[in-house]
Amino acid sequence: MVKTSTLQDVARVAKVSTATVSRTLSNPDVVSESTRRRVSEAVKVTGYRINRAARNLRTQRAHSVLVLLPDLTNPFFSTILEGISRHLSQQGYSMLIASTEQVHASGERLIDYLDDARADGMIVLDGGLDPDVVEMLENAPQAKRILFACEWVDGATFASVRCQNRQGTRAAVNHLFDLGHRNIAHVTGPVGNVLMQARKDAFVDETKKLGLILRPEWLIAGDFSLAAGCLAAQAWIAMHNRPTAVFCASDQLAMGFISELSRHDFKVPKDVSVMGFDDIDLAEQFIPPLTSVRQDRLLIGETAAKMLMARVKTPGDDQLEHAAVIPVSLVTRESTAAPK
Amino acid sequence: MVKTSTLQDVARVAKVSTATVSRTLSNPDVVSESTRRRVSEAVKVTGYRINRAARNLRTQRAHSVLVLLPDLTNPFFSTILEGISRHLSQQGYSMLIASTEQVHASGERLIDYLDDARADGMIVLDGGLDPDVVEMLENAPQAKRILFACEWVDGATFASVRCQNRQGTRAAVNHLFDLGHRNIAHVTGPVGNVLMQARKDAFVDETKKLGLILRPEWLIAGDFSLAAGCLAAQAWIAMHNRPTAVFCASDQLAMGFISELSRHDFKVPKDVSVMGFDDIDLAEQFIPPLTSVRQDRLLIGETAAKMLMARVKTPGDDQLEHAAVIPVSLVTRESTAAPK
DNA sequence: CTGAAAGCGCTTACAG
DNA sequence: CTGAAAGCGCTTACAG
Repeated sequence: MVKTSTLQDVARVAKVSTATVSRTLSNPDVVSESTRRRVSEAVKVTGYRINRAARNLRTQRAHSVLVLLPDLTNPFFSTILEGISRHLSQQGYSMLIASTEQVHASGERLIDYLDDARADGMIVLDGGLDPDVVEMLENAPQAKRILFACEWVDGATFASVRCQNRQGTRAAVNHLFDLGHRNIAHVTGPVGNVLMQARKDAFVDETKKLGLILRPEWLIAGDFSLAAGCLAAQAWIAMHNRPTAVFCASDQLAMGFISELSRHDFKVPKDVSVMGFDDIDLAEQFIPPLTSVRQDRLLIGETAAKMLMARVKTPGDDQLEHAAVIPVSLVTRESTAAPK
Repeated sequence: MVKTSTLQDVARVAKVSTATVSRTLSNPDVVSESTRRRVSEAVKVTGYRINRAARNLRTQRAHSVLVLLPDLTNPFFSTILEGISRHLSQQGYSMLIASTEQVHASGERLIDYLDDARADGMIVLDGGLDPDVVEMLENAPQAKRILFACEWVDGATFASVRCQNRQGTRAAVNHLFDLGHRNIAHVTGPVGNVLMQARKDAFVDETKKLGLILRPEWLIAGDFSLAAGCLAAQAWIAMHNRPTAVFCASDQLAMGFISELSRHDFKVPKDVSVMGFDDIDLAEQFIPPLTSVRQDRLLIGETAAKMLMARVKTPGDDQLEHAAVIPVSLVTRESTAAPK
């Protein structure tokens, strides 16, 4: 171990008590001008760095937040992390990362992070948590310091940040309708996923509202992956009455769909209009550039961090924001056009 | 704050000293069978969770590692993080994430993480650190607990995990050569990047060794992005003597290159063979599926974590592994073929 | 405005 | 095998 200087050392050099040094550092206004000068000089001389473990123990705060992802390898989350991290680091908090699977594999319980002073709060990006785990979290005394972002758990009472899934879907359907499409299919997300359900429900509602026919086979079950998009494309190809437009529940789905079509010599948007949801970075570069529903992932992350910090810092129950909704916007590119 | 039980509570219930409880938990073999039983019973009754802040302060260990990324939004890193996280969580360590830019923006110095007991070690995935920062890190007493992965800093003495950039490049050039290509271009990474330099040098060497002509304009300056790939494609299109094959320093470059070509009605591999480096997830799904040099990012991450943990845990200088090299492999897909 | 003192919850020589 | 005691490095009422 490397020997670093402590508050004691600073106090000795500045010829004041450790209490005064501590105050000078955390609340400079409360000490005299001359003390402030001597202490900051002593800090410089000694190269003092606060020992966070000691401060954490004393203040009963971890000064860090756990972000729980379903899957570290999914690039969808990286920008959200950036947003979270930005706000946290600005507040002097650190960001701990773990994946649901790994926590499970390690034999730990999720609540342990909060129980054992590793984290003050938790941002969960995984709506597919085990019901037992959800129940444990809800009943834990720290439940207020748990926040869901993007996804959520139906029926649970956690604070959350969500995107306008319904509005985004409505905008998508209307975009296709306005282009002249009357036969529109939907490739859904994974079974049981809350986003999948929200988007699917909104899709069904909106097509009905527009008076469109919706054949059962036009609701193509998928998940959010490229591979599922490929399978959906095969289903589309096999149809007798092919819809002229397909709204996919994610950009990855849409990309897989288009890729598979192009392997079979169908052209997008000439033969069929295809659009996605998310507006991931690649959407703009894709061939053709993908029409999509943009989610501001940076804002999602920042909002989540902000809401959680408010909860971590307020001891009482005050009037905390409980649910934030992040607006989405339609981004029109070249993968959608009027039907021929 | 939520009241949780402490070692004291357990000791009281089990009717032993806190020392004995602590021993039972950390080193069960050293206590008697009956003590073990009573303590674990008491732990269950009280719902005891260790307080990590207290343990960290006492043991002078943070039990966490900082991973520094150049950019949180780059999906290239996510699988590496997964590898790191796997090993760390298995060792009971947490993973802290920060980006170079954010650390800088927050006014903190990188070394602070090690100095202030937030992290025991550091895995740096950014070879482009400011020279001043590098110097500070090198001269810090904790320099042994800093490890570079993927990228590195030329001339610096940090431990590192690197991929076979030269061998991968050689395999790429020889793959194209074996297909019959004699005019091969290279789209490079960003100026000043160590990976760019390693791959470019190896490319120049290998084409020379094979007796190929390498015109200056066939070394196309890029960075690792899609956008740079598009620009490189425009450069290729504008050439009088177009090379029949292009080796790109990253998959993103290759994808941008191919995308731009297809906007101008060139076909890959019919008109030109194109390959990348990295074998990111999308490479397989791309159209056409991309020939690439595969880096095992999970292994990179796991190896980095393993090496760093060895350094964190050994007090002495022992014979620590100082440089690990991760093998790469050529993955042949449909974006490369014999020239027509 | 400042200091003496207690204490956050652990671990670990030391003694028995 | 077990316990009493010290101490990791801070912060914060309390008293002056």
